[in-house]
Amino acid sequence: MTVTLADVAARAQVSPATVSRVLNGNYPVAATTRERVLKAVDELDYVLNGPASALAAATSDLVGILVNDIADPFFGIMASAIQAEIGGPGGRAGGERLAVVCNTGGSPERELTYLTLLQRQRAAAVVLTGGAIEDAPHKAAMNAKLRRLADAGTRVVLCGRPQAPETGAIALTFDNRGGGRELTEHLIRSGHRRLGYIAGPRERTTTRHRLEGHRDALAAHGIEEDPRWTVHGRYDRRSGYEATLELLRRDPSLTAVVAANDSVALGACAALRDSGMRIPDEVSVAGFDDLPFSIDAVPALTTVRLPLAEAGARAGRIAMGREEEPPGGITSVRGELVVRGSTAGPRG
Amino acid sequence: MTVTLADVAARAQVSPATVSRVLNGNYPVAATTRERVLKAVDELDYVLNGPASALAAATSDLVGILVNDIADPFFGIMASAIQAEIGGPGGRAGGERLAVVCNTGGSPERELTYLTLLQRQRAAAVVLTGGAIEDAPHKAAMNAKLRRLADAGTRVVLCGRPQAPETGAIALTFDNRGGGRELTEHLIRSGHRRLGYIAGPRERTTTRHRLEGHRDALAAHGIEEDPRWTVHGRYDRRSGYEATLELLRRDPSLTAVVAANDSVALGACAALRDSGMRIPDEVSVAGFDDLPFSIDAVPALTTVRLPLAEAGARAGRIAMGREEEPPGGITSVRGELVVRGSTAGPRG
DNA sequence: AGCGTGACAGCAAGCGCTTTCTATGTACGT
DNA sequence: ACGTACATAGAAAGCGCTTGCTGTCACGCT
Repeated sequence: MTVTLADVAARAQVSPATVSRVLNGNYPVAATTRERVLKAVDELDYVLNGPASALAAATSDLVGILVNDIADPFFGIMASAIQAEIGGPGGRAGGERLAVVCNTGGSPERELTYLTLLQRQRAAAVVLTGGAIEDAPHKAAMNAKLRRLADAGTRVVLCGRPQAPETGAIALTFDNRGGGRELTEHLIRSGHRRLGYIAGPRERTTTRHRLEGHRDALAAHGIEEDPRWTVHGRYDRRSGYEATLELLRRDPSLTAVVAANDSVALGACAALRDSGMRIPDEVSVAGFDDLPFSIDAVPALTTVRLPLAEAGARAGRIAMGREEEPPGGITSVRGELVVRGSTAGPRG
Repeated sequence: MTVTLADVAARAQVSPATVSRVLNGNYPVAATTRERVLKAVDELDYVLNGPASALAAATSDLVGILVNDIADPFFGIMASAIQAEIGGPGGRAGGERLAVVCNTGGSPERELTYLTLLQRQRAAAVVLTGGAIEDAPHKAAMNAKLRRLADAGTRVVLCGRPQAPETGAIALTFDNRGGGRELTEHLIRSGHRRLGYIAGPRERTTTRHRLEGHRDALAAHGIEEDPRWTVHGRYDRRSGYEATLELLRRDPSLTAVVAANDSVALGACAALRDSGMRIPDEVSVAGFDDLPFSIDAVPALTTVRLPLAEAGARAGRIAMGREEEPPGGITSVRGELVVRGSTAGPRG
């Protein structure tokens, strides 16, 4: 039924061993023999059996990329960059690797299960993107799993995720805290004193770090924070819309709204507009990430640009062993404040 | 070093066969034995060897999702929906399947190579999303490959992609032509007579179909099209920006610009704004797809909503054999015209 | 009492490949 | 002319799992 190595060998009148060597190209094979084999492969439409070869060689060419939400460009951009470096077909890499992205949907269980699945497949490398979940038991389970993966020879890289101590993982973390601080500081310098903050979901490192940065800035400028000024939500537009309405209800005198990310900020803009408030004349709005659409908002969003594509590319290269890992296994990647039209001084 | 089935068997004092059966749960095993085995698995931290099991069982739990550009929410949304249905861990499906998304970057070679890679892995199913490339040789190669995949028992589903005749694939196509027609018709009914069109890359079915719909509408209303009114570009914002400038240069009297998709439309808006033209007062702009950000453009984008998530979910279910395939192996999914602020009658 | 019948468990034969070790030439140095 | 070394090809032993088939009991029936 299906063509096997042996069939090719028979047709080319060589042993299976030779065919295997031609295909893997890591052992001398006479040119004429090679040609004969290649011809047979072609004529028979032979396709290597991945599982069999992975089993025999005890390695696989699978590389897993875990993302929280594949429908979110934040992850899409990183995943795209990572994959481009991993090679996938046509990538810069030599061997062909199957870079696959796994969508955890932000669920702890799925995250773990995907890791197991990748472990099953004896993945060559795994890249985890985005913030981690802070629940202690889950964190412990994750770290144990990562440790085991690393021990089994799988390269583990964290991209935009905090270091996982003692796991052997290499981390490229985003300086969310620093970015958050800079952003809020900019607002404060512009004269704002009453700033609402729409945070992401609790229990995520990204959420916490950005919020901490925001509070750092407030504290540094002696602004006492009103607990009503912070609302938690999801990392999406809808959530930003609702949270903004809530914020306005709690304190209509806010002059600025800082959002956990750009999508949330867009939702905030919509809510403000629908409430008849003008941006930035009456209320300033700021986002985070600088996703492509941020510049198209009207007014364009002030935000913190994260080098998503660069970080992803770097993570991909590290995963492939094509770039030296940072000393200590960790690098912090900074964001850059991008000031655009959505922020201004309070009251014009 | 690594724990194998045999180790577990030894520890549980049963045969490897029994362990395998406990793990696969498709053969009667006494409750007490099962417990013993499970306990051993747990104690040993045993993880099944995927390749070995795939080899022995001649099946795998891999499902591939091919996308043109994972950084584009158009594909992200579909991929997300497909994956949710495929099961992935925690999905509705029973068995755990590794749904992986492969980013072709729109390259014909990568598309083909990914298919080979998936074929290598003996994927259980493959879902191809988005428009196909119209190059004849490539199309033939693709169809041959799809045919072979289907013959080997891999379920092939096309989502938002035209039917591939004689390949055994099941198609859920988008009615791009109908959507394009409706959109342009709307503009014509509003009074526009000079409409620019920013098409996607040549040689893509999506590009062609949307453009054909546009032309159908023009023809139906007796509007003779000026060749200068159509510009080809990529499916991104940047391209929309440049194309719009070009369109304006060619014919400054255009009263409407129809874009190949929403991202392009956003670029068009930016270009118009930068050129000092007001939307929709001086020029109307329309997009396609209705991606989430379209509503946040100012003015919000008139567009054609494609049920990306629904179609993806359905494709996923079909791929898993959990939903009956459409009669004839093909269904056309319609888009819905969504009229918003970016379009109005010409000159106010 | 004898035996058919389930319900389980184990044996062992692969699945299709990789790779170590061995065999066969061939070319060369002396 | 003979031994040595190199280049190349083959034989065969797995890799870790699944599964058809073959037991082996313990029942319950006639």
